[in-house]
Amino acid sequence: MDAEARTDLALSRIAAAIGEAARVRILYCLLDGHARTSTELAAVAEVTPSTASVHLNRLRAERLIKLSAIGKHRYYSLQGGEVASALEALSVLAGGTRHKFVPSAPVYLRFARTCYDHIAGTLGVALHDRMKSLGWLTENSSGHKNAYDVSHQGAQGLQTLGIDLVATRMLHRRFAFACMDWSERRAHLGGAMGAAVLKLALKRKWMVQEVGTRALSLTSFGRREMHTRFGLQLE
Amino acid sequence: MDAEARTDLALSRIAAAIGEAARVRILYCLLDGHARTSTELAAVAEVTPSTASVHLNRLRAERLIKLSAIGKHRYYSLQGGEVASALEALSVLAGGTRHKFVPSAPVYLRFARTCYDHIAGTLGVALHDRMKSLGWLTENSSGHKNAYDVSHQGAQGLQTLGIDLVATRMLHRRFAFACMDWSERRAHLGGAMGAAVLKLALKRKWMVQEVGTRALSLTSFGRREMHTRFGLQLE
DNA sequence: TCAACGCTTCGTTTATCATCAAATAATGGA
DNA sequence: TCCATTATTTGATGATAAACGAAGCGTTGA
Repeated sequence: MDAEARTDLALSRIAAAIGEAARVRILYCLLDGHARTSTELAAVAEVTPSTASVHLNRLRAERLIKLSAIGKHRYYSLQGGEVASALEALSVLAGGTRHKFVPSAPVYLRFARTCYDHIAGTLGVALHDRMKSLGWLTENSSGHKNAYDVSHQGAQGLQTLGIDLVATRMLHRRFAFACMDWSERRAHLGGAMGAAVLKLALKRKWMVQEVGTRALSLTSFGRREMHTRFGLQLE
Repeated sequence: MDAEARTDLALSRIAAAIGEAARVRILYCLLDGHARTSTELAAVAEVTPSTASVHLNRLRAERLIKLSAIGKHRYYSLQGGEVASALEALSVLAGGTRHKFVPSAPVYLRFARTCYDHIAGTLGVALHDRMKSLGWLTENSSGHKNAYDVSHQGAQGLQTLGIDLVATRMLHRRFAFACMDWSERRAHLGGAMGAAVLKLALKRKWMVQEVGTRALSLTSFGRREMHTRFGLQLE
């Protein structure tokens, strides 16, 4: 088989991989650059998780998406900008109104949202970075990757905020670790510590949780507290 | 069904229409902007004419190609530049070496080639235009569309060249008409007159026919003759 | 260690599609 | 008018693929 015939085949296989409604929904959903789990994508594609899994495998086989983190959650995201370009070119042909999608990241989710039981988004990343630069969090040497310890200095600061560090340590779960934030592509604070911080923030009304979504809204009081307590100048 | 869902479906159908090897070969072949008949495209796609017909219908249904002239021959061509763009974007993903195809019209066929038994290509169009502007060819009023008559002036000129106009007229076929040249998108001279001109050109060694192809090569003698007899300054 | 959860793989059913040969339609020329 | 050329439609067949439920695998947290 010569080079041209191989290109024909490759192109036809790629186009065929795109050429299915559920997979188009998946790809469109990933166009904002965020990574998502297969369950999320199954819901978006309106198919069962098993079917979605097959679709995701096929898209991956054609190098349209990539699998980003192996662990409890597996995150799928677009392979690269060329994929977005191709989708855009095709959507012009489709005559749809969707060809302005590149920066369509939902802003309300981008700033602050829950990641299970802790804070993700721009705010989550900012808090995490601040705690590290203050020296509150230090790399854990016990072998667990991405795990953190809280320094003496950090313990004082957290105590001052009103977090019961002893009780937090006693929970039977990972204490503190760098939880990858795929929308920011940077880490935020996860684990029992992260949960404690969110719990505190909600209790103190620094932020409120929108019903039915993962979105978090920073209150104006919370904004001031972020500034005075962490030196964070937000927005 | 909302607008987004409709776009999803349309896009998936379009991608699926591209997503088949034979159809990719057809589309690639049409990328040079030329229009081709279904038989030509069947050969390119390496399928039987009936299969090609199905493929062409599908591509047409998705508005990727268009059908250009209804008559004995039906010419298929790309619908527009957006289609070429989409194919290019996809071919980047395919990693092929083919993404420099836009101006890939085969030059040797573009300049001069046979169209059945007369001259097509740039040269054919130039000759046709010259004969019209010299007043040799006039529009035929008998109702046959695109048909030409030869003027008294034209008869003299052709006689001088060595064409037996009487014999040409007696052939039982269309005498002279504007034959659409889909590579130039302009007309050249077809019919018995067109055949007579090619026959003469070959006899006088103004041009030679490449074996096994439709390509015609203008000899240097032919080039001079085009200049002295028709005032055509070629290349 | 076990239980829960998220995700994938397997097996089956159903539907779509690619292909060709044969039949049909349309056109131009004799 | 009829014939030759060209193109499309139809019908049969085999292959591919989409969908789901059930079962399996691996990680996390109790």
